[in-house]
Amino acid sequence: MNKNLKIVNKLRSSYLRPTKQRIQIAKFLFDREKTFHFTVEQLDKMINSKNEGEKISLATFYNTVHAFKKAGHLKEILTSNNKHYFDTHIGPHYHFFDEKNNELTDINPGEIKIKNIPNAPKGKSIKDVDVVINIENDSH
Amino acid sequence: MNKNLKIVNKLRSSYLRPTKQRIQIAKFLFDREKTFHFTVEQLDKMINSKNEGEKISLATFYNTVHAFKKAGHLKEILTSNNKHYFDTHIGPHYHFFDEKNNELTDINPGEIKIKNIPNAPKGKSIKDVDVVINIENDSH
DNA sequence: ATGACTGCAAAGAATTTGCAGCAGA
DNA sequence: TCTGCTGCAAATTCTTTGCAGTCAT
Repeated sequence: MNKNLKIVNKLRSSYLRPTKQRIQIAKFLFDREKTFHFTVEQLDKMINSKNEGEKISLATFYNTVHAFKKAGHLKEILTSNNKHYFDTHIGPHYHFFDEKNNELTDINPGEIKIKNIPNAPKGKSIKDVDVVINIENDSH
Repeated sequence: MNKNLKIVNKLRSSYLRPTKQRIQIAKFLFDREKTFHFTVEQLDKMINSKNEGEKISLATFYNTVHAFKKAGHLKEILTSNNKHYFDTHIGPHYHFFDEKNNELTDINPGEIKIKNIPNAPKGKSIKDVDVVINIENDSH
């Protein structure tokens, strides 16, 4: 099956053995059109609620998500509700975070521009720029 | 004593009773020239290592720091080492985070400019913009 | 066959909570 | 006096770890 082959290759190219669990998780995460934001706990529930017999253990979700992150397939985002979200969109981009619904949304890359990023201190260089715009309901 | 009076008034104006513990913590935090970044654990160690007999309990540090944050005297910053830092500088400003030393540094407000902050989604408005620039050692 | 991976349960880290006693108003 | 605050320990939440058994190569 073509879909599986792509996933398996993605895993292989990251030196991750294509186990049953990883394939299921990777298909769930990467075989979709739109960006997907999730926490490990949410992922566990979403995938395991569909699984009839065999559930994937929570530890495996943690292992796998971190392996995917290390391999560059996921990006981590910290939010003010103190949860760790992961994002299947790995290019540089920023986020809205709605504290009311605990909802992350991508900001269209063209929509925001950071000017004059200052130089890093001596001996250091910039690795990454995280921007989260916290939003709330109007009329509050 | 004048210094205490200022602190006591700061507490009172936030509807926080000026208890011995809060006064000590507030003096430590707010009676200084430069911005100060800290975690609750660090604060606990820094203050209690100076205290001879009476130690302030960790729960009180959590309570107090959160009360100060709610009152607008502290700002919280999330970093990629997954720690919660607090900042005595409450105006809008951004940070460098050095993952090597777990060190936060303020970015001079003039040094960075975010252009074209996009509109918040319908019915929402922007509450706050968090920017953390992660830095690493050169030549890595 | 041999490493790597999974699942479980236990351990760990960070933070919160419940409540009795204490202290500020 | 009367709430609010503190301190302690237990509880919670989120995440990691150890290890025996299993699976990919």
